[in-house]
Amino acid sequence: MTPNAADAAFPPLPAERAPHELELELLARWRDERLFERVQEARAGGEPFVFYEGPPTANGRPGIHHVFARTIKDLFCRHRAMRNHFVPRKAGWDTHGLPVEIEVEKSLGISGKPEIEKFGVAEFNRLCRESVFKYRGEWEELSERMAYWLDYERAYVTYHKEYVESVWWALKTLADKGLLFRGHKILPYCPRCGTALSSHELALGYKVVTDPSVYVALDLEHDGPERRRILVWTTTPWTLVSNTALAVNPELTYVELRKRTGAQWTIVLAQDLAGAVLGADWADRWDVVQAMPGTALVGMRYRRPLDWVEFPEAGERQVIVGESFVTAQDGTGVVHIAPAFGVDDYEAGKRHGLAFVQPVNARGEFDASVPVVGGVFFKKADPLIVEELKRRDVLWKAAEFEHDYPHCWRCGTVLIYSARDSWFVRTTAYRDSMVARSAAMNWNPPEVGSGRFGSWLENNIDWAVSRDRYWGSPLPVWVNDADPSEIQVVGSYAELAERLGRPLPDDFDPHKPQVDEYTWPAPSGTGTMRRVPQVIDAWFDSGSMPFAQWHYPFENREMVARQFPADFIAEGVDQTRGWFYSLLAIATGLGDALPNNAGDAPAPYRAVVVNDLVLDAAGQKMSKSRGNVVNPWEIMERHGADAARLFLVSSSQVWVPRRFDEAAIRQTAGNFLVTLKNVYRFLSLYANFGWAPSDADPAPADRPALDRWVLSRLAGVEREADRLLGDYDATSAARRVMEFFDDDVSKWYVRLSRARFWFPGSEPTADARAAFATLHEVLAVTCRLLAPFAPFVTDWMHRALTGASVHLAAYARPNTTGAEDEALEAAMDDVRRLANLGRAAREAVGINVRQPLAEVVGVLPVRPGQPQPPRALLEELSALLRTELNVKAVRWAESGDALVTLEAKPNFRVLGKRFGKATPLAAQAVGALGSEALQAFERGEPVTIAVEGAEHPLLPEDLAIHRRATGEYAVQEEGGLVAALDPRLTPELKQEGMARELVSRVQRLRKEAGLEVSDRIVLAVTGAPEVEAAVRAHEAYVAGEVLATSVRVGAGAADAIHPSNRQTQAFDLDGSAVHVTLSKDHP
RNA sequence: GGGCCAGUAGCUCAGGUGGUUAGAGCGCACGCCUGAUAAGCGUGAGGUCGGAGGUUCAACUCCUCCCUGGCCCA
Repeated sequence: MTPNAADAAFPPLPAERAPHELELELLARWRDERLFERVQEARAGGEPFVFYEGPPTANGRPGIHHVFARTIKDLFCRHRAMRNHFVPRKAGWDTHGLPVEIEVEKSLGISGKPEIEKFGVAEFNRLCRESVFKYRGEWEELSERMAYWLDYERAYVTYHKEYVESVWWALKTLADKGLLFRGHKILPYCPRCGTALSSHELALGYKVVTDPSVYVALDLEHDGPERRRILVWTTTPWTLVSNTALAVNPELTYVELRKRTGAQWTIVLAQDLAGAVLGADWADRWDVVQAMPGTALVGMRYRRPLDWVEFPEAGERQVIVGESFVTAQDGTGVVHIAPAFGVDDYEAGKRHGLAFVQPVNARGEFDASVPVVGGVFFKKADPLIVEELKRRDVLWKAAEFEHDYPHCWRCGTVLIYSARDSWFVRTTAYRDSMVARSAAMNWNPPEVGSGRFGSWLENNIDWAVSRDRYWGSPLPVWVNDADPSEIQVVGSYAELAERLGRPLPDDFDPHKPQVDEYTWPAPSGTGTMRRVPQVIDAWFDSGSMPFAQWHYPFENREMVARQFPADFIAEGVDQTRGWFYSLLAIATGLGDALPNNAGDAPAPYRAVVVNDLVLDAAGQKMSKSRGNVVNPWEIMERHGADAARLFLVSSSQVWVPRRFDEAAIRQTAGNFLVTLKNVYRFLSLYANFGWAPSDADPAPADRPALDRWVLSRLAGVEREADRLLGDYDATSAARRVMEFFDDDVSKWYVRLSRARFWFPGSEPTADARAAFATLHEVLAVTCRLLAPFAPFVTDWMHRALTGASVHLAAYARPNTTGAEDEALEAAMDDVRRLANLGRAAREAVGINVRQPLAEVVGVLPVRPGQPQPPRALLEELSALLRTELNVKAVRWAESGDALVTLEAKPNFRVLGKRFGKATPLAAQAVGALGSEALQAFERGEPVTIAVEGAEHPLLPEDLAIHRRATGEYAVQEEGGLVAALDPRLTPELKQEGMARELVSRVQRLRKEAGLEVSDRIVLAVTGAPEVEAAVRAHEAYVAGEVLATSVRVGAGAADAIHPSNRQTQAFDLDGSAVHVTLSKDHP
């Protein structure tokens, strides 16, 4: 029996080879084989499982969180493909929008719209187009490196003119439905970028800031001689410049107070807030002059805090109005109104016909004409204004407070709420349908769909889709310059040419500035139709991908009919208000203009997996400023993509934030993969001596119980993993497989089977064949089960085992019915627990496993309603127990009562129902039952317990009976299972133990001598009489174990071995000195 | 300020419908094994289950309040 490396059936997998190296080798192979394309072709006829790739922006570097999100996408796609679905994997790039413009601004060293205009929009956009793919190579390489399979050759690109045309079609379709309108609204606006932000962009940029908290006391106009002032609270002092009114709630009660020190003035504020503003003991220091309803204040006039800005001719000013949004939650119950700078303010302004002053320009600076703060950025004006308020004696008190305030999600500039002209999609018109669709989707985890996303949708506001920027899909809206109410929305390039009355040029580009040159006479007769200057929110681009990626409806109508809606998408939780929303808002608005999209269908995606953030090892968010960003390339190089993927998915459910701890990768996923490889290595080591799968292998039903057991477990795990992945529970699926392989396969099956793989002669025995075939099957199937998670090592191994790529295999075997054997699994479970108990018993008496013992007595628990395992099965499994515990015999006993004392443990759940408050007493009575009473009870004799003077019959479910050792045997018990070990050593057992000990020493010596495992030796042993006797008594055993062709024993035994190449060692064996000499036997 | 999620061993996580010895893996300690060997196996120590109240015969589990972290929103 000699392994033949040249034609080894199972190639070696050296442990010292770094995962990185193995993975690179496989990547090269996959490229050569065009494996991804072949997988796609092989599944082309399968039922589609549609996956949409959310397009990344390629002008930033990919990070470890991208590896995480992409692992999730990839693994479900792989699983469905292995289920023989056709899974389209079209890549895409998000190429428009502010992020790109900001990058280019930075590279040019310019900032802001005026500088871009000065630089030239044509050249600026040309640079944007170039910059978009700055890191495209790195993205594609990282995708490949981590085995995220995507079709980059046919990627969709949002700036391509075909893509833009589809976006135009969508907007035109919405416009035709009356869902596109021009509005003047208060919007969050970035003064640096010069554009408004939509509500979902807003969500991306909240930061904790410290703002002033300012109370001002404004003089009320009245006839009396006394000064009366009204208290107003604001956190934006800079808006006081634009104050035109105050608002009170007509429903609230207000009080007018005078200080007890005899002040000649009074103040007014909401009664409920007096304590918060003036101190809890305000009543001790202030007299209530009068209490009044808010209605009494409405209509009163006051003097505004600052008079720097002229009021326009029109509109009410310096008046108190009634508004229901005013609450007694915080402030003073009096709200200052600046209609140009707040949503509520603006609405109130419209309702009450208030004057409108807007002294802040598009860059966020006060107009130069404003005193004190002219030219100052609005936020920087706050301290100047507070100073001025103090000077003018209107400041009541000023403090600071911390709160979240929105900032530009890209450039970080603090946003200003101000009135803008903007184009909107009237999403509120179909909000209910969006809510219904979302509710019909399979959200993972569900609470994101029902909670975070669902409740947010219910408060949906119209989508501001226009951006006052340059690099984006142009808004396809043309307006008559003589009559702004005359509007034409263009839905295709053909329509544009038709309006123009001439064909578009060959080098037609829909982007600014070229597109702005296309004008035509207004159909109404006077004026010219000119395109509005805005571009479209880039989120609208990415949300259009279900159809725009196919240039629908201009091309590929059948394709979209097949690939809409998506079965599955997966993105980070930050996309809730991003891509998840834009997809839903556009598709719902388009309705039956898209296929399979009528009514409240769960579209454009049926299932979503939402992943949470990747934090650093300390639980902190990763950010460039903290310097804790993990470089994915380094992780792959050190641990391999398999380990990284497996770690990210298995460490915790993907929808909870996970800590990324490099040490943990190695300790969990890395160690698991080492175990997987070791088991393969073990199989290949022995199989290469002459086994390969063949018809000579016994059928599974004819194999030993251990084999049937592991195959039964395998089938169960296979079924479970398939189901869990089908339910989008990747974490549980991965854990289930890993636990099975580590615990059942490596720690039990392989360990107990080791000897079976060693076969003498050139032909494996039937038992060896059974073992090989079983382990081979277990490994191959496990590779398939893990392939979606760890696509590299599983492919290597599956090829080594079967010759075929795992990625072309079916996930679960079609026919495993009957492979699962519940009774066998239950019996094995008992045996394993008995083995643990037996080992614990050995530990307790201090006899190590190498020393054989006479017997172990096993007792199985009585399980009501469940049959005991069949006798034959027990006998078969006893052999495992014998080996594992190194005992001569396993005896099964009906009860271990002779060996133990019985103790009763009360079952509180049952007793509690029966005895209520007396439960503790009943439990005490049960616990006090003696061993004899319990034995009688187990025999079926009636036993009663006394509780509060009454006798109650004891029922079987009232208690669990435990056993404690009493006799000579070492007894361990758990849950009714008993292992009782006979610790007595007979001279024969002692002798055998000695022989085994000697074998162990010889094996060590062999290894130190550098012998191959199959080398034969000659052996000589000299030592104390009892040692020599032991060797003589077990000579055949010793010779067989250490592959000795001859064993000499006694003084001078070593003389027969030539001194030139012999190894000698002296050691102490159980108190006796021994000399062992060995030499390689040259046949 | 509001909503959602989380807080269980040093670390990462499990712990239907409340039931009395709170589990696993990793790490650690000790030991075993030495023909899977830069592997394999066992045993053990470690927890007032974030805190305080409450409901109950009985609370990691249910209720209230609070604290801490994360996310989302105002």
